[in-house]
Amino acid sequence: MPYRRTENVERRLAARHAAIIAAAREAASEGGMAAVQIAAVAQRAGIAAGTVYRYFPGKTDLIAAVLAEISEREIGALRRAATTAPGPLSALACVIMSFAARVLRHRRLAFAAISEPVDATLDPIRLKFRKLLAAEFARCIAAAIESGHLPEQDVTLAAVGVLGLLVEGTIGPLAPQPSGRERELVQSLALTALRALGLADPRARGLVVQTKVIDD
Amino acid sequence: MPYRRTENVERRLAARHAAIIAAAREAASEGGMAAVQIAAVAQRAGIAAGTVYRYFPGKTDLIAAVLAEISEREIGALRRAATTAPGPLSALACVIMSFAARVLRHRRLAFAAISEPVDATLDPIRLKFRKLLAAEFARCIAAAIESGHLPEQDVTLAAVGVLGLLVEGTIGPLAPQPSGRERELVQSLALTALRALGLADPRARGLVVQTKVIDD
DNA sequence: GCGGGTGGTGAATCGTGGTTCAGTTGTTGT
DNA sequence: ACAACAACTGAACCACGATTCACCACCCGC
Repeated sequence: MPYRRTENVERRLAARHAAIIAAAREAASEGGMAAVQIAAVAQRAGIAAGTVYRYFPGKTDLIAAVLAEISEREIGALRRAATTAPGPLSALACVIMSFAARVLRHRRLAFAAISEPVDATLDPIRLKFRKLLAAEFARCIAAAIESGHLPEQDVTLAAVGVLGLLVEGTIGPLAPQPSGRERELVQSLALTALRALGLADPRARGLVVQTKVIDD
Repeated sequence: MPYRRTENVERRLAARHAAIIAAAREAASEGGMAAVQIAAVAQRAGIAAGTVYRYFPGKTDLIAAVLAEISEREIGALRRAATTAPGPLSALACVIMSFAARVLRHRRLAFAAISEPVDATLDPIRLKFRKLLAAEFARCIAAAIESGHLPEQDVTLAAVGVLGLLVEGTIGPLAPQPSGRERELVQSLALTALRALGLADPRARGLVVQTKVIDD
């Protein structure tokens, strides 16, 4: 038995694995998905291009890992946001505003993760992420309907629509440029989103201004 | 003066120009932007790959031409839809529903034109198209606010949000699959969109069911 | 029908970026 | 210190698709 992975090596391998994912994420944050090139990621991680393939079978898997990481963090944040609120409607507002705020804080990365061009082999991966986001919205919407705060409606469709509204309004190509007015933007979008779900205008306005955004 | 473009030739050239654009559009309709490859388009148009370059300086210009054509047709249709309605609010509903219906009728092409992955050099072209669409929505929204049917709000942002809502709900990756229930889908989305703009739920429901969709 | 020129051709070229692999370096257990 | 093996390297390879260009075919005015 002339070789065995020692604890130390194990740690180094794990660290490198994480470093590669981090490098890929950083690349995406700076230059979008197009910048996530094996050579570039490897350089960023301080290793050779070939080494990446000792950790990931292919580029697709690397990006999947990046998305999985982001997905876990973001979904977790939204869940936490929902639980801090006192009631279903408040939770919904909180989730909507937190999502918008978080996307705005990391526009490029969010764009890369949610909207940006990728080749077809990645579509299922991104789809999964979007599904999770929509499901999170859907849960809150369903709860608000259940408790009588919103009118009956197709919950899934509503969630998808709200997702589209928020994404387009924050990182879509026509979204306002960064300007320090992010707070107002989040409020405007949340107001629109809540109204879209059937909340009356004045009620929605009140809810939006009093909601505390979770954006850690 | 041993050569001059005769009428006949002129016509043939124009026809071929149009044929290339049509071929590109068809390719996009069937396989998305990824299928718009010079070789494929040329074959579809019945010419050699090199010939495409006698009509367009490069692929970017070809796609720009395709988008310009689509843009003209679609914007025109929305304008016409708006004018058939009796009042500002009705016009808004009509534009929203017509847009959704038209997108649904040509999902793939719409996806290619509005959302699908393209390389960065095409972004400005697509941006122009989206801007035109949003501007069309914005006009109607502004008119409805002007006439007191909707509350004051950031018209541009609202238009962008509605665009996102409709696009996501029709051709987004989470949108319902084609199923013959397009009419209901259009109505649901329109209801949501109108509410998003501040119209009360019952009023929006009434408006949606009575609106005639223009989708020629 | 013929010279001068335009329109058309498609195989070859080029750029890009993911992937591979023979060789090198580093680590392990004795 | 050394044999055995894993990990790393980076240049070479490959696939893909846009673009070019030397050559062919055809149309014009005479």
